[in-house]
Amino acid sequence: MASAPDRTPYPIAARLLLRDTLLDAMRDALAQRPWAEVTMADVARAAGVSRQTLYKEFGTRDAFGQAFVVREGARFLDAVEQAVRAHLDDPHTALEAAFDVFLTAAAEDPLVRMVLRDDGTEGMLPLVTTQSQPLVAGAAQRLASVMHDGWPQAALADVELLAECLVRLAISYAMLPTGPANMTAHSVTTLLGPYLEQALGEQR
Amino acid sequence: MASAPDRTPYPIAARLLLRDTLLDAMRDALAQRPWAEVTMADVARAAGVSRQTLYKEFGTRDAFGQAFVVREGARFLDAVEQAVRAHLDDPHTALEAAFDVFLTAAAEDPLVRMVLRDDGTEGMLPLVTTQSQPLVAGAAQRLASVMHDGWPQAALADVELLAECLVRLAISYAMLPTGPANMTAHSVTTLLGPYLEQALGEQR
DNA sequence: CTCCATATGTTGGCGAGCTTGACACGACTG
DNA sequence: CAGTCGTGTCAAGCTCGCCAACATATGGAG
Repeated sequence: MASAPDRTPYPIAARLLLRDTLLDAMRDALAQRPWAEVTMADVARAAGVSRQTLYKEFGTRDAFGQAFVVREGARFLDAVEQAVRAHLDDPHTALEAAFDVFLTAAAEDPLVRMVLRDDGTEGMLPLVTTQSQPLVAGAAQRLASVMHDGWPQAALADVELLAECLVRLAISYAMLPTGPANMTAHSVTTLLGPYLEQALGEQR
Repeated sequence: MASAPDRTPYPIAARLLLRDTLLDAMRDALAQRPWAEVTMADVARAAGVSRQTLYKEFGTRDAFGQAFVVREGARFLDAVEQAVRAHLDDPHTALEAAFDVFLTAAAEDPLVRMVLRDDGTEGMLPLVTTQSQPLVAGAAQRLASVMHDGWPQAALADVELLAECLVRLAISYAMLPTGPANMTAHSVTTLLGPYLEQALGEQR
């Protein structure tokens, strides 16, 4: 025991730091003005790097935006993951709690509210819809990992399908709620619960 | 309001990250073997950096060691600063609490205990004695700042003298205790309290 | 419609910093 | 005494971020 926790090497840490600094700079900027009015030059300057470094790291403005929403989404996934792990003994409740905590958090998040206010001119909407492939894929991947860890008896393919649908539903309901978070969570769980239970029951 | 909290620019953050990574690597290594058996190459490799980068950043092994003890000492100063700020209304108690919290924390710290076990062959002892100029200066500087902030009526020179003596006494008692922490703290406070009170009273 | 301003994306040249490999020096060991 | 190991230094090479400039939309003002 007591072996080194394998410290992250400096070059890797530095790269992550660069990305984080840039993403954080965008986050700060968005607190004051909409997405469309934040230029790449603004972000670079706020992060203390040149515009070209920003382009080299993320390629294009869209890609940068995708990386941004992916990272912001990861914050929600922290809460979701926690909710799932807290109810590993009861999959039905786990699903409902996870969905509820996500919708509640999303409804309160200032960035999410900014997206909802978007009349189409602020340009952030595509990032969570037509351009949201990385966001959906990343979130589904991570959610699938959590469920696969907690319920290893389920087939991976089943879990991945469920995870992706959950993510898509979550985004959809976050953008266009039909009722209070807990009601929506209950409905979705009613809809998908049987599938999950079947997947958990059918030991291969 | 709401203006940016002036995010630390990436180049500066990267430099700090480099130093921290190297210092942390040394800290990890010291958990397994004594100072003298940790080579510069070990540290560089663990940090994911070349040996020359380590030398360029810190110059020499001694300087690296000094930077190391300075940073480790800063952790104690966090606790000390908190103790002082908690008793700004009663300087006497502030001194005693600060000294007590320091000695107690030091007595429990694994790195400090390692220094105390040093029979002279492990090579870490000079860093807190003959080579400790940066440590003493840095700690005294910071402690003086804390006191100057809390008691602005005291002359800066008085505060700086007191801070340096406190630091030197603290190191001395940490290395060679004469009794339990609270007793020592009380004694030192009895000794230096009058000076502090006079400095606080003598409004210029 | 034209002209100007602004932001995105790209390119080439430049400098700083990290790396590799080698070497001199001193200390410790067989 | 030779061999080994760690410190400290150097030169050359390369990566990466920086700067300056440019081409290309897009949008607004006259």
